[in-house]
Amino acid sequence: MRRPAKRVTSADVARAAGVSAATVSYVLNDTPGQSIPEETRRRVLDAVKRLDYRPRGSARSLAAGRSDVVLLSIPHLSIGPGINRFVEQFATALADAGLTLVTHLAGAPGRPLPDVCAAIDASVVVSLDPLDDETVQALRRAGADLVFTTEFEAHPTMRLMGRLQAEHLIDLGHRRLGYAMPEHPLLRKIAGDRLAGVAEACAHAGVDPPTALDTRLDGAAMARAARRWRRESVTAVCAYNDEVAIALLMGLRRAGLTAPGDLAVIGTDDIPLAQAADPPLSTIAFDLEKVGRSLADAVVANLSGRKPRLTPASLSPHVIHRAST
Amino acid sequence: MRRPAKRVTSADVARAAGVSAATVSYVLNDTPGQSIPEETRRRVLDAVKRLDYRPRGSARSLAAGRSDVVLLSIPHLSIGPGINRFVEQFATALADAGLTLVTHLAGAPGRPLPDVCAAIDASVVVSLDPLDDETVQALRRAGADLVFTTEFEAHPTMRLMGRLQAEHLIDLGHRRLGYAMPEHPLLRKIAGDRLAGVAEACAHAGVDPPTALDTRLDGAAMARAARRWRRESVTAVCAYNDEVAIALLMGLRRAGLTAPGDLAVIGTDDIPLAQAADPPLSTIAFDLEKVGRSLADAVVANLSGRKPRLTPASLSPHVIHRAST
DNA sequence: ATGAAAGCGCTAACAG
DNA sequence: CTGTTAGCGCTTTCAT
Repeated sequence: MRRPAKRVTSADVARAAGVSAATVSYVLNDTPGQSIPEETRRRVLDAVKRLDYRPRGSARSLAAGRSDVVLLSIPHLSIGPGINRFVEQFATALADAGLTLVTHLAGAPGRPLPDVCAAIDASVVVSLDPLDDETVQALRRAGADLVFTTEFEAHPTMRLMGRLQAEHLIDLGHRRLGYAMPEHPLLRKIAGDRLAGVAEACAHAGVDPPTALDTRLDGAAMARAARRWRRESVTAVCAYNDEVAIALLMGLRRAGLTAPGDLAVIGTDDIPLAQAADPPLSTIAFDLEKVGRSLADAVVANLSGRKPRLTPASLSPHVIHRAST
Repeated sequence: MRRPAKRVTSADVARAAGVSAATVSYVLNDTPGQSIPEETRRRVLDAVKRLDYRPRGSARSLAAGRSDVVLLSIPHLSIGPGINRFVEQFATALADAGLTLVTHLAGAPGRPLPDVCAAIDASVVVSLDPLDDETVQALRRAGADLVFTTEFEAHPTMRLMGRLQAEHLIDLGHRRLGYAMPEHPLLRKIAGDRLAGVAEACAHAGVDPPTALDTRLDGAAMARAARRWRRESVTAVCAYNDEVAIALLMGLRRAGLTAPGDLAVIGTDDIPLAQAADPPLSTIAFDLEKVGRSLADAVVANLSGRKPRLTPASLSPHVIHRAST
């Protein structure tokens, strides 16, 4: 499995193509202001293919002073399983612009983000986690010349999600809402923002403020919570996410209640099980793929000096109405 | 957000500490065979901290001929949500050995693995996806001097998981088993391996071969499947994973049946919802954290020339018995 | 249109 | 013990 291995270098390609290393570089980078005759270009590209040559990123960025590597930092507790679809689109769109994406799982006691950034010499860092100013500075010193902190977990979008949940329920005629808070401490902050959105919507519609209850992913506990809501005349609850919502659906069943008759339920994320749930779960979803693409656009635009355009609106969460409400 | 930024270099540190760049390198790398007086070391380390200096990975690996970057390739359709726990442990254990982990989502139409490897100049590549020989060669040429392909999706472990599911059910007295195949084409191969394991266990126990049915994540479809199994006297079914299992649980309910009385169900992965399910779902789980650590050990051992030890056994899936069986 | 040459920031002999 | 000196593989003026 181990071996020294002598990697192919640009000099090898140059030799094979009968040109200089400089020319190889020109061809491979489409260096502006260099006119390469078709014939030469072909010879070089040929040698590249034949030798399966790949420029070493380290040498490249050392010489050029910038790399084409983008580092994405994802929070440990990710934004549902849809994150994959997001990353996929993001990576693809970046690749189209000649950029390479790698990912780092934040929060772990592993290596701090700036260290990783320096280690791989990323020139762009995108964080789905909020980054404090100090970290951003450290990232700059570490060599990042572009740092993006997305609004994923920021108040406006989170509040909007809560608002959408509540508005959907209120539109359906509910006048007393519950909110199912997640048990995990790291989720509480986000949950708080979403709950605030729910409260906003309630206030705006002139209905009672929501009754928030802490919930565990546990059938018995959920059954208890359900009864408690019923006791307080709550007729519909916004769950932190689809997991919580499905657990609640199961808790309802165990308590001998049904959705949406006894208690309507709405989640967020649109996980695969949401459709399989009984009744199928209403939920709030992002078009994660679109988000991935527009984020990539923003990165590329910024890199090429053009103005970026990444408004929270481009996250555009939307309601998916299914039988659970 | 943008800026040229003048990064701190080792020369800056040398100047600030009143030593040469070489000495800085010696101190930072604990270069064997170099004895640095405590006083000098302190001055250097001091300057490093003061300037928040981080060696550029590109320069480092260019000069040293090897980087401390490990690239992990994860399949698009990941091994359940537990993957995060795995990555976390893996990253942490690697960090303890001075290695930096970054992740790549395979399968996307983004950039091929070898390109990514070359771009970040990784010296170790670990793939949770099976890698064909050609790719492994390409990775070597791309600069990886260590390539690991784990057994995660390989036959032995997958078969073992199926066998464990079946044995658990058979131990419980079931004599006719069903298998719930996932609908996603990319999952069929893995599912096939697991089903083979189920069949093995059945043969070994002298009971009828399992009745496999294709299933969609959809309540109505699951209800139909449940009835079909019942018709064929199946009393227990092994589900491809917990998602499928939970959907089946819901389908059962919709068909007016109960688990485990009418049909026992067992999944795999132990996702959070497994405990919240009603009844709580029996399942097969890995100790993903242990896997992460032992994989890191194997990488480090191999890198330092010692023999690696990563047997399929170190994946050790085990049964979690809950009320659904 | 192409090549020669000078580094990019760092490590690794080799001197001293 | 520490500094000097070569490069690592590539890009990028600057000549030609």
